[in-house]
Amino acid sequence: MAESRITPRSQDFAAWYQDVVLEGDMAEPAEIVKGCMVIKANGYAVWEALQRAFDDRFKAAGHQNLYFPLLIPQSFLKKEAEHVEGFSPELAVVTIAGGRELEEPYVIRPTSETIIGHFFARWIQSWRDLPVLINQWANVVRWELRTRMFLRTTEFLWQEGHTAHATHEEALEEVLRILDIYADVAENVMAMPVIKGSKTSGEKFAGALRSYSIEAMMQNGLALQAGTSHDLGQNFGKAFDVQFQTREGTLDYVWQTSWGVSTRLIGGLIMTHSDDKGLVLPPRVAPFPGVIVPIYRKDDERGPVLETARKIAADLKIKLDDREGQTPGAKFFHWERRGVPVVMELGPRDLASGNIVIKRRDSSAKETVAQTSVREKLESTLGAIQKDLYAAAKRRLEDNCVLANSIQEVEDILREVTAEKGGGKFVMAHLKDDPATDARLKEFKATVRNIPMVDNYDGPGACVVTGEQVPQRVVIAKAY
RNA sequence: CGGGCCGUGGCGCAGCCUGGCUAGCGCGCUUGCUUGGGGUGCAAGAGGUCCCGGGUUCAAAUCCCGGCGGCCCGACCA
Repeated sequence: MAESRITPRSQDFAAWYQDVVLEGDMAEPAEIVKGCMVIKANGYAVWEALQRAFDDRFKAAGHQNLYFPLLIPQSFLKKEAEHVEGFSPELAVVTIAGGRELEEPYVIRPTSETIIGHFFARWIQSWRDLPVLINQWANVVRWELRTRMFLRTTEFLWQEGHTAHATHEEALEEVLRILDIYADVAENVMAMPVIKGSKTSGEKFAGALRSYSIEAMMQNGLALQAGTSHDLGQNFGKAFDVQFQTREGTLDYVWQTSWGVSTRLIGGLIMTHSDDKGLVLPPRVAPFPGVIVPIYRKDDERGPVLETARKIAADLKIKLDDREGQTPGAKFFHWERRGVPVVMELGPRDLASGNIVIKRRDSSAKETVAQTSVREKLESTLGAIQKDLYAAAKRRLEDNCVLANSIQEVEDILREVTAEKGGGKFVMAHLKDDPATDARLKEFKATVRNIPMVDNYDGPGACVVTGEQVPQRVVIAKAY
């Protein structure tokens, strides 16, 4: 009767995304606070799953969590020239507090390099104090002009790791270690394949020596920067006077890194796996793996069905939808929209046969299995869903990476992409890291996403714009 | 921040251009019966600051001005 309120992807990808977020009960616009959203329980549970995955890995790599203030003295931002220039347009500033104008305004943190730099200076005196490996889970505010739920909101949740090292080599190792963790979680937990690489100088973090990213491809072929890891060099060390005494007794500035992933990942997750029926969640990030929908028609069926369903649900640690007054059909649609990986049906027929029906969210495949083997079946099905979702996304990524050997080819491909028909591509071409080449791509609303760490192609070649030799092909794409 | 579209019970909309009965419709919600393996049917109900603030008018959801918020495009950015 009531049709799905989800716009098909083929009709309008942006509307589809919005519909999936809303119908999946992931989040909704805050409405009274511009550019902000309410992350609803179904969405927050996904965030918690991601937090656990990252946090476990950070801790295993020796990092500790702590917490810095939300408010940062405005002067701190100004200490690193590039940093302030990069962030000033998007700062929210507190000028009045306690009913009085502040002598020095505070900015609401857009990121915490500066305030952490200040404390690093207090905490670090000797090479023996290094490395410092810390992380904080926090909210940040960036006054964005255009917002989209999860992908870009004024306030968002993230983790920001900050480390200080005695040598550049060690810092760089850290940057890449974190990039590996990001890729690991993206691929093995979120089932979202990514390309690890370094950003071009034009795309790097404000204040960094060099930035690295993982880039994912959404179903419409647009790129999404899903995580970044920065080699800050000694820039912040110098700006905040973070010096330490070396083994040799000399003074040196620390080498710092910073890295972060945000709730944006959830947007990426949605645009990687979901379909026209709604949200699709990989089992490893789903709030719960499955739900049982009991089916009965007569009162004398209801009791036994519910009893068995309850037992199985408790046994498997999955949910039982025992709401009265909702038909099974309505319940199926409900859980489908919310992306629950498997839905099980249990009715009188199953009770008689000792079976249970198990249905996959991703493929819609339905299977009847003996109740005695449902545990194994659930486990193997969840494993298969996780694996198949990754494989499908991986195939899409590979199929939509195309080679271009001249600027003409690059532009021809990008022109099609800008047609907004969801046929986005990652264009792999030799291109020099240069403002001039950036400008050339900008005409097509494309950017260099990154320079892959692993070159899957043909090594060095001539830049399609300047003709100069460059070491490898880069990823060029339109991006969120 | 510029351009476009939009804001009416919980949700989706009609009404607005051309001001005027009691602001309608579908879904949802409540109650009862019914139904139940992919959105069951029938009946009776509840539910409204028409985004906010001004203005014009005898009279404003409707016209005018100013805000706020959302979506899309653009410029800027995780």
